[in-house]
Amino acid sequence: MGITKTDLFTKEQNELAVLAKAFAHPARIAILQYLLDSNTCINGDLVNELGLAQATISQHLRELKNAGLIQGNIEGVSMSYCIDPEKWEDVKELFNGMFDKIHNCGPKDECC
Amino acid sequence: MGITKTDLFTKEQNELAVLAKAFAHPARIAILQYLLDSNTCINGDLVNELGLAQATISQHLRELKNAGLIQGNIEGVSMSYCIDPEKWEDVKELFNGMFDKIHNCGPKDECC
DNA sequence: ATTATATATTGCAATATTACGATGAATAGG
DNA sequence: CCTATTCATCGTAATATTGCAATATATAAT
Repeated sequence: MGITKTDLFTKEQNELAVLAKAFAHPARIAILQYLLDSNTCINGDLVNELGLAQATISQHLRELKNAGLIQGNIEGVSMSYCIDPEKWEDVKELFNGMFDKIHNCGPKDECC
Repeated sequence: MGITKTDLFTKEQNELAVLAKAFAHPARIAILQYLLDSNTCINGDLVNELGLAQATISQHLRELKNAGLIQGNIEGVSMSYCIDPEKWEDVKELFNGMFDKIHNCGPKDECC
C-alpha cells in the first residue's frame, strides 16, 4: 500500500532505513560530496553544479536537513549549508556497525 | 516527475544511491541483519520473523538480490539466501570512502 | 498422479518520491 | 519605496514503492 510498517521494526532498523533513504538519490549524494569537498559550506551553486532546477535542489536539501545530515545557516541573502560533523560520525558508526557484523566464514568461504 | 535523472550524475554517485536505496527500508535492514546473524543462510523463516506477508518478503529479497547484496541458492524445495561477502566488502568501502572524506575542521569545529 | 510445501510472480490499491513552474518571503542595494 | 537576488514552499504531473491476495511454478513425498 506504499506505506512502510515502521512499527514492525526496531528503532535501529528504522533509523538506518531513514538515513539510507537520505542517501538514496544521486543528487543528494552529489550534494553531500560537494559539501564534503568544499568544507566551506555552500548554497545555490548546487543549481549550477548539478543540472537540476532550483526548487528541486531545495527539496533535496530539505530532505538532507530532515535526516539531520546537514545544517543551514543564514548568511545575508543566501543560505549556507554544511555537513553536521557529529551526526556524520554517528551515521558512519551506525552503518559500520552493520557492515562489520559479517562473520568470517572459515577457510573456504562456506557461508552458503 | 518521479524519475531520477541518472545521466546528470557520476557512476559512483548512482552506484551509491542504488545501494542506499536497497538499504532504505526497515524490512530489508531486518532481513540483512537476520542474515548477518545466522550466517547459515535463511529463507521464509523471515515471514515468521518479520510480520509481513510472504509475497512482500519475496519482493524485498528480490530487491536485495538485484542490488547484489545477497545470493540465493536452491536447497531442495526451499530457497537459501545469504549475503554476498565480496559485494558486502565493496559496499562497505564505497560508503566509507564517502564517510571518511570529511575534513578535520580545526580546533573549534568552525566548518560553517 | 496427487498432494503438500516453498517460493516467485502478477495485478492492484494506497501512498511516496521526483521534478519543476509559479509564487511567496526575506534581505541588500539603489 | 522599488528592484534584484536568493532561497523556500505550493501545486501538480509523472513515476516509483509498498503491501497483499491470488495465482503460478517447482520440488518432494505419498
